[in-house]
Amino acid sequence: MKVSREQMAENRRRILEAASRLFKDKGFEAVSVAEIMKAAGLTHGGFYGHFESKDDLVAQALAHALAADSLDDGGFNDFVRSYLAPRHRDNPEDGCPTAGLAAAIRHQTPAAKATMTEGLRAQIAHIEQALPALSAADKRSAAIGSWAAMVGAVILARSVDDPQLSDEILEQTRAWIDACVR
Amino acid sequence: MKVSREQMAENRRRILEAASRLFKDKGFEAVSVAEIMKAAGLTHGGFYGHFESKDDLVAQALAHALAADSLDDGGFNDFVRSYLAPRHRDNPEDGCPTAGLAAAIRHQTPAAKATMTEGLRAQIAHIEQALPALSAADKRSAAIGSWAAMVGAVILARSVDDPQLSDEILEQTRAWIDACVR
DNA sequence: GTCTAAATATGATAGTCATCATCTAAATGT
DNA sequence: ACATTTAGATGATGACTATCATATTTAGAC
Repeated sequence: MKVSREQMAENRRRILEAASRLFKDKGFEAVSVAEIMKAAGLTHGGFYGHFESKDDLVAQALAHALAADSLDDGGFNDFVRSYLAPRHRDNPEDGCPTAGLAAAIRHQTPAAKATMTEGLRAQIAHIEQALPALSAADKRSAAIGSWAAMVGAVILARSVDDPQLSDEILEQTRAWIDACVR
Repeated sequence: MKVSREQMAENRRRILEAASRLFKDKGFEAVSVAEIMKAAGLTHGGFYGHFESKDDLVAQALAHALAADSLDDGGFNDFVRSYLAPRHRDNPEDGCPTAGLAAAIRHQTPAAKATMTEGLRAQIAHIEQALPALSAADKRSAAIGSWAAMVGAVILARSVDDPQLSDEILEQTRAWIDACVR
């Protein structure tokens, strides 16, 4: 059945939102088009009215997720604290798309890689700004280094079986960043 | 056709080796059993004589890769330098299995997660030992924090389109670790 | 109010893949 | 030498999935 213009736009938004969450949770390959459409409250056939292909959706969902991911408010320290928190580790579907998807980007289309590149550039610039006063060169290095550590720590914490070790990875990475950024 | 005991053991080793390399390069899901067997110089049917299932192979190939991954020799600084090098970024198939596979472990069986957990534990302990003299608490934090940063940096560098940004991620992370570990 | 185009639903199609059943031939023990 | 065992090859099978073709319904234009 046909649907109003706004309804269609809303449906498209729901598809992107559902796709973002499912991709972050289960990975690009493990989620089927039908599953995404069902999560968006639609059937699989309508999908190709909104997107050219699953690869097209992957790129757009990634852009959607990166755009929505403004984890700011509060200073750098609060950001690090909430990023390296068990709550973030345990809920990839509403967590940082970089932590959830960066490693999978390598196997995606050029469009998706380009999207990730811009998202990463923006994130680094943003951290640079939030950083306590340092020389410009040190700021850049601290922004990139601490972002790599945060992303790496969440990925490692999520890959581990033992909750104690997982917690320790988050804690010690926070301590290490705290010690280094000053 | 039947094959000598040693030939069979050799074949098994080849399967594990081929699987490790292919998994690191293309991810667990993107590699088929048939592709692995072909890379090992065999046909797909014999696979189930060696392994119970693809999931079983995943766990054993991961263990194989983590065991083979003794990136030492030289001190901590040399290790960081070669880990955060373009050569490592550009050759995942003979690179660190943690950088290549950690993010995908989350979607694997409990056996694979347990293997990863032990591998990570060993790697952290190893870095702790290689680290310049510090207080015990600082050593633990530096080992975990710098390992998270190294793994995160390689993952990010690999997810990015722009070679200049990719190089910078490696470089600046190295600079940041250098500055922090002392 | 009617008509038409468009948005979604329903129902193929074709390809891929893990796994299994069966066959073949060579290795090992006697 | 022969019988037995078994590693590996060959060739299904069944499940899943992206994508497409067609049908249905209704929003929006006139």
